[in-house]
Amino acid sequence: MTKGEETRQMIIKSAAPIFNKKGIAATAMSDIMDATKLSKGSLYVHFENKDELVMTVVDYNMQLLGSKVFETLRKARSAREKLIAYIDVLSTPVNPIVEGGCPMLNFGMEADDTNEVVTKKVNEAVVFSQQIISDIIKKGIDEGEFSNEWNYKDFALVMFAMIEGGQLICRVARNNRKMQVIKANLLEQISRWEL
Amino acid sequence: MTKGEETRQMIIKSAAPIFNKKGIAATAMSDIMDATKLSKGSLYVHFENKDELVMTVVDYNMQLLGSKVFETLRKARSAREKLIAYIDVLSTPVNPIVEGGCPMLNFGMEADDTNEVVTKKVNEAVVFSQQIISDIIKKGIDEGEFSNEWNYKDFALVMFAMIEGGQLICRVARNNRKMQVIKANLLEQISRWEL
Amino acid sequence: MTKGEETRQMIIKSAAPIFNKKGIAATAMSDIMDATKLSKGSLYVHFENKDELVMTVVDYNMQLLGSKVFETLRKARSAREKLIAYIDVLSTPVNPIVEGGCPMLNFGMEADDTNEVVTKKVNEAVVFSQQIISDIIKKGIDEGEFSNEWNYKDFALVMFAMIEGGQLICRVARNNRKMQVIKANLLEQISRWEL
Amino acid sequence: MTKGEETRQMIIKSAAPIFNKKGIAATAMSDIMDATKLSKGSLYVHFENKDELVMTVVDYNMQLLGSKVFETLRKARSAREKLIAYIDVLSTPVNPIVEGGCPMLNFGMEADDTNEVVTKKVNEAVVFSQQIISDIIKKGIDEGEFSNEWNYKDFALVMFAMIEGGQLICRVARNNRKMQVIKANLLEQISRWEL
DNA sequence: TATGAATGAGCCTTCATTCAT
DNA sequence: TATGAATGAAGGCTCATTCAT
Repeated sequence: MTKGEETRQMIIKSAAPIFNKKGIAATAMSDIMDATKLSKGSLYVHFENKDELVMTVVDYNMQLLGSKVFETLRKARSAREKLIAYIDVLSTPVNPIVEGGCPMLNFGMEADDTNEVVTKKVNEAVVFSQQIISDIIKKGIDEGEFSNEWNYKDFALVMFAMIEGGQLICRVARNNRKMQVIKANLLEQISRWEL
Repeated sequence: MTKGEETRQMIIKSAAPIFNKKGIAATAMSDIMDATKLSKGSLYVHFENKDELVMTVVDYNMQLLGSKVFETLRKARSAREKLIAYIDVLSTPVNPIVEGGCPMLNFGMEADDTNEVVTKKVNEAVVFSQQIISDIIKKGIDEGEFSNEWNYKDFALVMFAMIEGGQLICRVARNNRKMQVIKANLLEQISRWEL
Repeated sequence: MTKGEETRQMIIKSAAPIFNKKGIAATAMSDIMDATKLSKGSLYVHFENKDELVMTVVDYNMQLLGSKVFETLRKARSAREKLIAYIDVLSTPVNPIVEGGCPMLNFGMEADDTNEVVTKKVNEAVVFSQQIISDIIKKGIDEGEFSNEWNYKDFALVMFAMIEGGQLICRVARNNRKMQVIKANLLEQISRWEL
Repeated sequence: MTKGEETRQMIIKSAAPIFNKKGIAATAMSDIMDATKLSKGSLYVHFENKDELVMTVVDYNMQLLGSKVFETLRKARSAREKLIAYIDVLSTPVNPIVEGGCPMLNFGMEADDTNEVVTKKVNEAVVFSQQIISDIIKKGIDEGEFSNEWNYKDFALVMFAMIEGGQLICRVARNNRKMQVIKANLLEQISRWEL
């Protein structure tokens, strides 16, 4: 990795939580300057403009979330365990695995009326997230852990929606408790299709 | 209503969808000038500063959502019908009843890391929304429509979370279809407690 | 006095210390609104614009100072006593007889490079002040209290200058002590011409 | 000196007479833009805000006065000559050595009721000015030019006050003549202690 | 690659003033 | 006479971006 590429990565890492917390519009390039201790001009060596940095950072935050989720999933054995792991890793919205909270929710809600490119990126991540859940269950069905009558694709959507809704509830409540109710409901639904 | 109060209301009504769509930080007072056809100074006759306008508009948007929901609920008879009406009225995130989409999601996600006052307002609305659902079911139980063994408070939370999560999914997908999957799941859970 | 004239006087009295303390440029019409509890429009019923109010208030402050000085002088008998009374009444710049301090100094220093009309008003007050001192001494000479060889006009100038310089020194020092040194020097000069 | 420091000095030099003439409140950043031919943003590269520029300019003006006085004093030999030089250099208030007139008087009178920091700066300059006079006389006493019975500290205060009062008188009168009366009085007082 | 001075549009807010009621 | 809604210029300041070094 060249020096330039190193700096670029450092900028992305530093900028990611700032954009995820403050939002795109409220984050100024000077915030990134402060965080990176880089000069104004230097930022523009690595990113043509704020928009390019935004796009990169939106991707980065969502990929970071994805990789943290995958990391957790790897430790789980059965499909059921994997589903629980997925829920658990997202069960602390106040202390989220990605600083600032779920980037899909953050960027999606900011961009849906103003920024088509970001909206599309978020949609892809949303679809991908459901795919992950869906894939876990599919494997569970194939391996005889779950009933093959389960409409698992619909459940993946439901599970994703519930978790995201839980993020909103918990983050504005400033505590994680309500996620346990959501978890319980999901577990109950899951167990209904266990063999 | 005095002329001043009339103008103030007009400003709120004009500003509400703008803030709900663009977000607080990205909305400039000049956007409100354009929308109201009022002069810069005139805006400040009715609102001390941007923040006061923001607070008023956040409240307004959430109350607007509430009143639209209540209006719909009034037309439904049984508790089951009311729950369905609640779901239905929120089942078109792309063409939402409140311009710009769910203000709890919009303002909550923008404010949770930066604006304690707005976050508190959103939390109250979130709690209140669940209370509405909860009250409907409670009445249904009391009137023998649902089993009194239903943990309806937890279900209200789950239902609210699922609907909010559905907003994210549909708005970034640019279509309302996935809300039907969510509706189906909710209906299935509801019917399980019907007498 | 008509109701209108009464209001006008009330405005002047309220505005006088504000302009004398904050200065002309730094005082906004809204400061006067607040102080008078009058509406924006009402102020403009009594004064065509800020400038007219300024002119009136500058005059008022200097006349107020003059009348307070005269009031004090009346109580003194001999010319010497009158000179001492004049010094004494101006010997507490930190707790001045006119709220905000000497208006000649305040308005003179603000206006000398920017406002010819105010400058002229101040000059007249400055000349008049020296005339007062001068008149006291003249009467003292005529009545055999002071030597007729005293160049009393020059002394009046010196005495006025010293007192004004003392205002600056004491007001920025936040205490009145240095005025006593000035008083002593003036007394020493005065006594030299006593018969 | 870096380019930035050069620009900063240029701004200070350009801004100094403007603030000294118009006053702090009445001087807009746009006045400084015009004078420096610099853009709005550029001003804020070198000064965090107006206040920082004000503080710097207040200091600059008073130091400029000080250095011009010192320069003059250096040319004088005896203590008497130095005192005369001091008086003379301040004897043309209408054509002052520092553009806009005595900054102690200008900033002191504007700030004494509104700006504690500036007031303190002015007080220090006022005290320092008297110290200069005082030091001159002390040296004159030590070298046998003046009587050691002279209360020279009190005289320094008196002399400073008289000169400052003279500034007011002359500037509003739009001519320097009265300073000669003040000078004569001071000379008379000085000569009384000459050996 | 990195710097930081320079830019000017745009932001929120205040100002003096006008005018219909 | 008194009100307060309305105005738009101007205020201080921040922003994304450019560019010479």
